[in-house]
Amino acid sequence: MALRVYNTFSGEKELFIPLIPGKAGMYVCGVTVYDYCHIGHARAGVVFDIIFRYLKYAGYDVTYVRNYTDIDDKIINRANQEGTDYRTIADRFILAFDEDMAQLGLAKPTVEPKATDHISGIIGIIEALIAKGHAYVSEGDVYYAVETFPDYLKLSGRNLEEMQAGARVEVGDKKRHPMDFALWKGSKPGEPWWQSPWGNGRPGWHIECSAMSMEFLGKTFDIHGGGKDLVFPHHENEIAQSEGANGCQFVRYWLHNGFVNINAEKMSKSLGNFFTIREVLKKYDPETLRFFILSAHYRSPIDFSDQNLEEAQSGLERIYSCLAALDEVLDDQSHSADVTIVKTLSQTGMEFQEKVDQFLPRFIEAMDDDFNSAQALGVLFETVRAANRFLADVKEITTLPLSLIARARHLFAEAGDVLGLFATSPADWLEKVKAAKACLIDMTSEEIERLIVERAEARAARDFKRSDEIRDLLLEHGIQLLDSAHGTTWNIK
RNA sequence: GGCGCGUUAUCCAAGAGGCUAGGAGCCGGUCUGCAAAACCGUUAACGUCGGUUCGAAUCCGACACGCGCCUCCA
Repeated sequence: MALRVYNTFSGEKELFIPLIPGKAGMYVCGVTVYDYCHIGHARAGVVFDIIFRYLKYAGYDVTYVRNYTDIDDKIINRANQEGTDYRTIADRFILAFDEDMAQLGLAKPTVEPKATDHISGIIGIIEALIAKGHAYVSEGDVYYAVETFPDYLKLSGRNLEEMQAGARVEVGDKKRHPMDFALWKGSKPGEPWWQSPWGNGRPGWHIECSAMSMEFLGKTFDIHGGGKDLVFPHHENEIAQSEGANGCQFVRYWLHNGFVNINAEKMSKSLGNFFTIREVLKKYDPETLRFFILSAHYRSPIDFSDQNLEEAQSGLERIYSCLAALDEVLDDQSHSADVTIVKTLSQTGMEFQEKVDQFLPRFIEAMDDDFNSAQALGVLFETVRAANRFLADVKEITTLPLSLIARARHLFAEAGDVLGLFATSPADWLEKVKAAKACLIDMTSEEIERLIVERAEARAARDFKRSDEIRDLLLEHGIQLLDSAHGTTWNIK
């Protein structure tokens, strides 16, 4: 078992070797809490959630830090708009973020620090940077002098001259170099402020991550994650700050997730083409959204659309239906007294056994390869098919190799733990999805049941014209009848 | 303009020199009064042009198209 991760810094997959054997430190940039989260945030959350879960599964003692940026221009702006203070806004959206992430089934990080709780750490780093000549004070602000850090832009592979040629950077009077960025901003009237050696003010955006990661993970740690759009400037600036202040390597592995697109275009606030997590969860089950995110590799872009979400839902239902069938068998057998020990397996049984035997090695191989969840899901689906085939084949026989079925069921649960799936019982989940769809129809279940009885009577009397009329009528209302040997049930189409 | 990424069948999506990915769909079958649902089976692909190689979706080069970052962004 050898985990390989794609490191943005090298542009290659590298063997993951933690700083301290058996431990892993991971810092992921959280959100600026000034609005509800959109599904881009959901993706970043889910991606690093499964990375966190898989590292734990692989046996590492993981410290996972994900911050809240709770002081920022955008928070202040919103507070001004609403005529309230920044804290009210920040706290409101921290709560909303927590609710959304809980809905999506994210495991809680080890620590979730807030920038405003780490002002003294921030000031400490800025002081160190000034002492080492990497930063300078200018009219109450403090700036990082990028020219003093030769490795600047080493993560994104750019150079300063080209960046300036872009000509979209304005030269501020206060800055010595146009690319210099603020570590500390002197407060304007009416803005929140903290005391500092340079006067009252607040931290710049990038410095908080340097301070909080050092506080909880040390000067050098294993994994730093975030969205692709954070590579420059945010992560580049973090490197300059942390390595400038500490004089040692900051991060060993840089991991960046791809975007969520709408019609092949990046979804973003500035483009206005975004969906909030809340909106999407009104329509789709949270696990469907998670499954959709896991169906592509975390570095690739994914296109958010109704069709893609519906496909994800179909796929997830397929797995859940199989799990429900397995549960049913296990349940029945545990109540029956005379379970025969089965020594030989049929052809389909042997194929199923093979899939079960291969399950974990193949699942681990996929996840070891830079957390390839899409490939891992393929392993699940192949096992589902083998299981379905086996169950269909063996239905008439009174004896089942119970241990094989139990093992398969356990493996799905184990993989589900890593992927954050299948936490609810299959029967409950399928029922929940059905109930959610039930809101979309305009008939009561009493009416439906009455029609089903009428149809059954018509069928018994071989009045198929009438029975088909009823079936078509229900279908017009989006209700699909499911006939089986045990009678008729219904579904929302 | 600079830097980077991508292009796989009808759609979504893994793979990265020879080994069935997978899902949704289509089609066929089982079931059914007929259907539906479910399950089973099946189908098809590697942007274009060159090169390397016994062998290329996979490596190299050029081109085309799409996208991202370079400004707050997950």
